[in-house]
Amino acid sequence: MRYFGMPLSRSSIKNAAQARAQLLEAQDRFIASWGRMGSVWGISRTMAEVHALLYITGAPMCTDEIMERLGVSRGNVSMSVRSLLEWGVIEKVRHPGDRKEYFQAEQDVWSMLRAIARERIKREVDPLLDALDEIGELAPEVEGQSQEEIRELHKRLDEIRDGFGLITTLAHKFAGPRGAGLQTAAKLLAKAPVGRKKTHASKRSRKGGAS
Amino acid sequence: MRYFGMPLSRSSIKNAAQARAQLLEAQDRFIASWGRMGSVWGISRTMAEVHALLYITGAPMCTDEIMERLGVSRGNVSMSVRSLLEWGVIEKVRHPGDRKEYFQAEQDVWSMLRAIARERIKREVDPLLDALDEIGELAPEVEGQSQEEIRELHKRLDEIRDGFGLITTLAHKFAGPRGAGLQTAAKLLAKAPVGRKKTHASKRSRKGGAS
DNA sequence: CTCGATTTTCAGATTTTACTGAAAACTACT
DNA sequence: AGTAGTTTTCAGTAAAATCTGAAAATCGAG
Repeated sequence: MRYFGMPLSRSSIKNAAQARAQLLEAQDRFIASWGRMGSVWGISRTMAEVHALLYITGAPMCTDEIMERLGVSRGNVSMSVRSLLEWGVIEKVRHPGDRKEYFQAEQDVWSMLRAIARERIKREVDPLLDALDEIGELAPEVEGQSQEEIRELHKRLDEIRDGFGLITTLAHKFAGPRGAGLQTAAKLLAKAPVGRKKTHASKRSRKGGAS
Repeated sequence: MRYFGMPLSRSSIKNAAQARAQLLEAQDRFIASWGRMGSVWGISRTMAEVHALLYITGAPMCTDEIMERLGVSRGNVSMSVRSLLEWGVIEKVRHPGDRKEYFQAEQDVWSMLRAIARERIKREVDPLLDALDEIGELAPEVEGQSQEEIRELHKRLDEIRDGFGLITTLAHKFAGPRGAGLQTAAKLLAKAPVGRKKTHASKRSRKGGAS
């Protein structure tokens, strides 16, 4: 992904070519940002970029279009697309009379966020809880014997398990099929705002006309 | 970290040495699991392992003890410890009459989870929101002109921002200084359980006697 | 079934990230 | 100021993750 760095003056009369360039640059930047997030989350940059591209354009795209736009290899696109399908954040669409497969991103942000949350819990939390159960059995507490250290170990393991267990329960409510309800609950809970340092929460004020 | 793989029969009479070996193995396994999580989160395995070691033992430890137990270099421990201090999940403790620095993990799981959440939002969400604001300005919507694609772009950017904005607000309530209150709210919300496939939620039933 | 178009796979190359170890910096004490 | 114990830094190295490209597999139409 390369940028078109020409200085597009904000105040000049806007012609179609300029608007197009601006659109592409904005898309590229979104793709780059989402890709960077991907690395922070432990998924590959390309996978996140492919998703970003499909989301931000909204269009179904085939492998070659994706390769071209992101400048990555066919194999890389193939693997990224497969993972995204597993995450459930994109889907295949077929054009009749065309053998190519096209891919389109889930367009509803809340469905998308739920899918991401679901997958991250599966990767980040569930394995830990499984491990905690096993570990507890490695050093059994034996009645009568006062093994202070082993009692401490179990206490700590239990506390961690309780913490993540609660998080998982909440997240499943959010991410499960009935998760849409949580969106509402979340909005209610969010009543009294807390706010980030650099007041972003609502810098743009809905003029885009989102649903 | 190496494992002591001797087959410690569950049913045999337990002597002190065996109990010790079991304790160490259980600790090592916890350290390994937490370390693996660390990679999934995009922090270094060693950093997570150091934290796991300090948490699971509960003891203040100095650089040399950590190096020895985890089998990593001095420099690595130094850097990991610094990051953990920045995250706010461990603290320095000094023993009078001893020039070494000792480190001890935050022992309250909820404080720890809040610190982790705070740091992850800072790394994962805030930069994205910053970027979204900038990107919107790259391709301004101009009154009158019907630039359908640019309107679409803004709509999608706004939807993402709203989604993450809400998540951030909720998370700040959870992770902020007043976050302890959320623990209670969370428990309430969690009333009707959802449950994971392999029923872990409460396999061990509080006999460890957590606070 | 055959053929050309398309997708998948994976060994090896590349890039990114993490780690080591020793030198430099720091610190508390004399 | 001198010194010994301790921590930090960072250039170089090692390990891990990611990506490429071409061969193999798959697919759909005829």
